[in-house]
Amino acid sequence: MRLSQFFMPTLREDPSEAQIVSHKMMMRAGMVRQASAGIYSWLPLGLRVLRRVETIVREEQDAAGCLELLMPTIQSADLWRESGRYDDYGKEMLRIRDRHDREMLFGPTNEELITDIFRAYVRSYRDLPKLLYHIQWKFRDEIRPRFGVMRGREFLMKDSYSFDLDFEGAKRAYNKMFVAYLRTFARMGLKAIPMRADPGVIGGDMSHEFIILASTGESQVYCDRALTERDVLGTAVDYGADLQTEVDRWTTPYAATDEMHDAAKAAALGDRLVEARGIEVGHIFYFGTKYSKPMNATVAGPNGEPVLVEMGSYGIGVSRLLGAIIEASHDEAGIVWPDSVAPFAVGLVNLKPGDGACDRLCDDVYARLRKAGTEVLYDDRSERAGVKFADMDLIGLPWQVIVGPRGAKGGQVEVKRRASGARDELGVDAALARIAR
RNA sequence: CGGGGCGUGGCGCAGCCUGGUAGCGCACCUGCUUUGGGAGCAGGGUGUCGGAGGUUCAAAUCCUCUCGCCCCGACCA
Repeated sequence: MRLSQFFMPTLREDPSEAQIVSHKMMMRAGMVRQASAGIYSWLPLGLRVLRRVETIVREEQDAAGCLELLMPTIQSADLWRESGRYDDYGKEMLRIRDRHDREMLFGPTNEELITDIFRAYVRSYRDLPKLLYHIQWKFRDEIRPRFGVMRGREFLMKDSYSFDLDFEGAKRAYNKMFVAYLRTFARMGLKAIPMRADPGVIGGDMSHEFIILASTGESQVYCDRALTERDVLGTAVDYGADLQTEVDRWTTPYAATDEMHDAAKAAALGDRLVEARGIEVGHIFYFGTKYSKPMNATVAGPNGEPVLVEMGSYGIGVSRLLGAIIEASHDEAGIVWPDSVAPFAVGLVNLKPGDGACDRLCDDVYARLRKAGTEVLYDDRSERAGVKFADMDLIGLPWQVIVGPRGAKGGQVEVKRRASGARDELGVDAALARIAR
């Protein structure tokens, strides 16, 4: 993509309404534009990252045996009356009336809809277990949205739902999602720590929040240092195997949010205690028959008797993750995208468009990167060098290839790694090899 | 919803207290010069001063109402 053809309205100054670094940088990089409080338009650069994050989430859900479907944003109030949540949910739910004065709502979550789909078709225990998910926009009319996409009213969420015959089955589903979540966040370059969450009325220990550590996080968290030092992606996962040992390995060391904090247990860790700020990016929980019972979602059991299905749900805040990733990965100059979610892998900077040597070298690098399937943003604008450097650092592409008249005469380009700032003068072949590595 | 703050050109802001018909920086357009970290000079365009009423000879400025946005609190992926 040539920057002169792209749409990336960067800002030199921080917009006054943005308070936290991720919000400021997303606005300055031209990723999003606020449409109204807590509601955002996604501009091309932001949408690219959103799609990449979404893709990683999808791939890991698929790998865990979760099946994708897509439910609507607008739901009927009737289903929510069945579960009893229409009245319970309160003002956070955006309620709408259609032209026939039917009561509708913009879904804040989808337990009712998925349970309705399930009960309509699944009749026998032989059809279990089922693990279904979708990635869809949600709306929660937060009293006070803030922090950009971190706490918007409209947000993109991945929500999965498990259906099992009994508690043991539900636990297997829970463990699959637990492990899938570890891998999902690790692939985005994040250290996500599972922490015991308040299980609410259900009780038990099957509710975890996945928290990433970032100095600007919304809540205080505590954990064993060992949890922050683990290599999650080193070994492949067999989702057909029993994952309990792996889950235990993560849930045994101490890790808690403020609400669940046990000062005595934390103190026992000594210098292994990490006290940090955290951002919740995922939440998984088992809730048994909370919805299957009022909505009468049963299957025929082995003896022919109806059995209420055991359910769980598993959420990931997809749009929120963009803010969280930036909070966890930025510097003074701007965003530092992890390779896996970067909007482009490489930024190619032509310091002097119109200069024969610079243009030829850039065209060559651009063509060869594209041929290799590498996504590259080519800054071919007739801007000053400083502007190009500042923009490129701001939007945080992992690699920069800088072509200026100084090196171009000798066929040399400069390769800069955004994360470390390391720069090297290389020939084109060596530069391409460096990036491909 | 309670408490506080702010709405002035695309962005960031001054002007408001003490009414006199709108300004600064950046951005944008034209020309020349510059050209490896947000250039210089010259010229140019840009505003229903959030909206509606009111007071006044005169309102960005004073008064009333209203809408939007931001911050603190309760809520939340």
